[in-house]
Amino acid sequence: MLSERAKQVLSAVVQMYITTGEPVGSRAVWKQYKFSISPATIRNIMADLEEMGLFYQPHTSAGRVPTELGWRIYIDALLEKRPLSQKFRKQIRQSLKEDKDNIEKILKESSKILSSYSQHAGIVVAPKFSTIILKYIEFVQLRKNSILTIIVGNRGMVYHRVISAPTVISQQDLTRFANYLNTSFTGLTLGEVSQRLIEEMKKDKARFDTIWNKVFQLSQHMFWPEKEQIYIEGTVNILNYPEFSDVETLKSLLVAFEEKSIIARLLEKTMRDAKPQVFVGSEIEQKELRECGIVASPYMSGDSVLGTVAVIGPIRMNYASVIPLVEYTAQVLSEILAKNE
Amino acid sequence: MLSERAKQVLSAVVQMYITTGEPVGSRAVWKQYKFSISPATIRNIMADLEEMGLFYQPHTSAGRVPTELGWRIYIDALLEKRPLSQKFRKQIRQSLKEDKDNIEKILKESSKILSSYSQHAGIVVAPKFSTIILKYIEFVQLRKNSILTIIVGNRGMVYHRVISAPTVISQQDLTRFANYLNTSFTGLTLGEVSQRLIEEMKKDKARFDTIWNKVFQLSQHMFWPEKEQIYIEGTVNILNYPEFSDVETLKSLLVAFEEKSIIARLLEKTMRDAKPQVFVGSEIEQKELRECGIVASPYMSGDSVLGTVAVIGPIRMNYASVIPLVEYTAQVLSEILAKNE
DNA sequence: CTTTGGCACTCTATCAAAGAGAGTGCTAAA
DNA sequence: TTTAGCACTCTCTTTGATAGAGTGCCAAAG
Repeated sequence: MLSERAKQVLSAVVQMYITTGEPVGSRAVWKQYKFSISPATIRNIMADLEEMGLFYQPHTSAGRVPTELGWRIYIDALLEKRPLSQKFRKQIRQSLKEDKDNIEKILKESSKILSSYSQHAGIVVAPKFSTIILKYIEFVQLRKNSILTIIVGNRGMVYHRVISAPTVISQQDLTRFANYLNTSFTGLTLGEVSQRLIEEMKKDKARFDTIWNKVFQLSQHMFWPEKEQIYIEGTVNILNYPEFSDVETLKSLLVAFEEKSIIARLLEKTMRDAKPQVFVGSEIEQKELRECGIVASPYMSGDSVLGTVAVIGPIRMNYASVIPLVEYTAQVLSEILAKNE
Repeated sequence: MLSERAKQVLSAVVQMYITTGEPVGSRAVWKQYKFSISPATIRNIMADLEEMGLFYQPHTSAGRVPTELGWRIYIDALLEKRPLSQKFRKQIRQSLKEDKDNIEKILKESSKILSSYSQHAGIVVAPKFSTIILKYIEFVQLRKNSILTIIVGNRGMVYHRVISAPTVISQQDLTRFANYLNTSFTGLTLGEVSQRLIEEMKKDKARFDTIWNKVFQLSQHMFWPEKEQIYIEGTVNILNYPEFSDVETLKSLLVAFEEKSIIARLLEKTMRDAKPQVFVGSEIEQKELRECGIVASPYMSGDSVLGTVAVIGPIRMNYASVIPLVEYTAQVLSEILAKNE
């Protein structure tokens, strides 16, 4: 266990490192935090902390930089969250409620808020397809074999996809099927709808080979989970941090942002664990993001997880204020999305 | 007018500069292109070209770099387009035809093709909202005052937006209005539909204050042009060019990519002129993109412009092969989108 | 036993000077 | 008009010297 003083030093070094990005020396800590102990003592403590693996020294005569373990301990044990100011809370709540009927705008706006308040990249993973509640479904025949499916979920979420049918199905049959779905399944989540349909199909094997059955077959494709929709804003912010001035690092990061599936995989974990989380450095499985810190929090409806909001930036980010920001955004989002299921 | 030899030298310098990105010296040109004249003569010609403003010398004892005027003349007069290989044409055509019923996928794929074949950023501006042909329209009431409008265009293009109505309109009335639109206006472009509706409203002033009229009022919002949809892929490619290693340049470029409206404004010109175009340096009005070269070409349906495809990269891009790539992609896109209006 | 001041030591970052290299412009000869 | 030759210029890289930051350790003080 760390002594009280060791904790203070760790905390001080971490905080200074967050603002400067440079190795922190004993004298600087002493000056900045007006410790009652001398730089020499601080040096001793720092040497201890280095031995314990919390600090790292770029070279013999340099100050200290927190290691991953150092960050971890700081985040888990030492961090004093700085709650968002009332003013900011109000601003966030207001700008999210503005378009409260357009979920896509809300999600994009959330992402922008996260990025602009944190000065890092803001990420929002849209509610999972299977958790969306069916409000309305419609089919439009584009040509003989291709059918446009439009699914309207709660809060004006709209999914559409083009499905190629193995055999021709008339618009009339499609409309009948849509009517059936609209009368029997609205109010259920798409996951449930998909499930129920499979059951129906099993029950109804008798009807095999009828048009009705063909349509049921198609429904598998209609309710097949979508790729995650992910909103990323403020990616340029990372350019403000010298740790990303190396072209290779930068490139792999931007690739990850462009290739959103990487982000999706990363945040799946948060979805499963259903609570706010912080990842730093090699705790992140995606090698493109190894140099980063990530604060993520799921947003919910009741106790089912809908999606995730997150901030991603350099490891040295101001967790004390980013964590409350992320949590608050997730909370507001939960409220807005829950209010009108 | 330039002498034949001057043209050759200009061409040689430009081409070498494209591959190296470094100032090109007389000896290098002489060696590379096995000119029958000596380096000294080439030097004289280069000095002439510099005087004419086609070359620029970073410092007294450096080689030459093409100026903007130099690029312009090269592009307009000297460039020998290298037509795409049969193999590439086939590849492009095939990968675009794969999802031929899903216009969004096609556009995204086009953008990817442009970027991966050119090694720069690929851009595709989706067909303008007003040029889309109405196939089907549907309204879903989300809550008292908010109405979800879903417009299906040709080729499975889908637009949806949430409109807040000043007064409550029943789902029944909405459905009636949708039926009216679906029977009377399908086959027209959305621009035309909007136009016609305004005419109808004028004619029908008598019906003022009826529900019917309220719905007409709303239709203005329903057919209000969308923000341009723009697909940008391969933005990371720009990191491969040392001219963008300066953080400030890079940042402004990435901001332009993130803030797609900048790109939209830029490419509007191409839309209007309805022919392939190349812009370099300060010819680009958007200051964020001043360091770039852009090759753009509209894609059409009949003789109306639908949208634009483009490649954007450093000024020193291989126009000889990028121009054919962009033109061919635009052509294939035109074909695919025209085939089934 | 802990803390502290002092001091030697190490490593980096910065600057100037020097030298190599690339490329030009000019001149005189072909 | 073309070309070879050469002096000149500018950059880039290397080298060496110096200042500065920060440590580690030791011995003295508390």
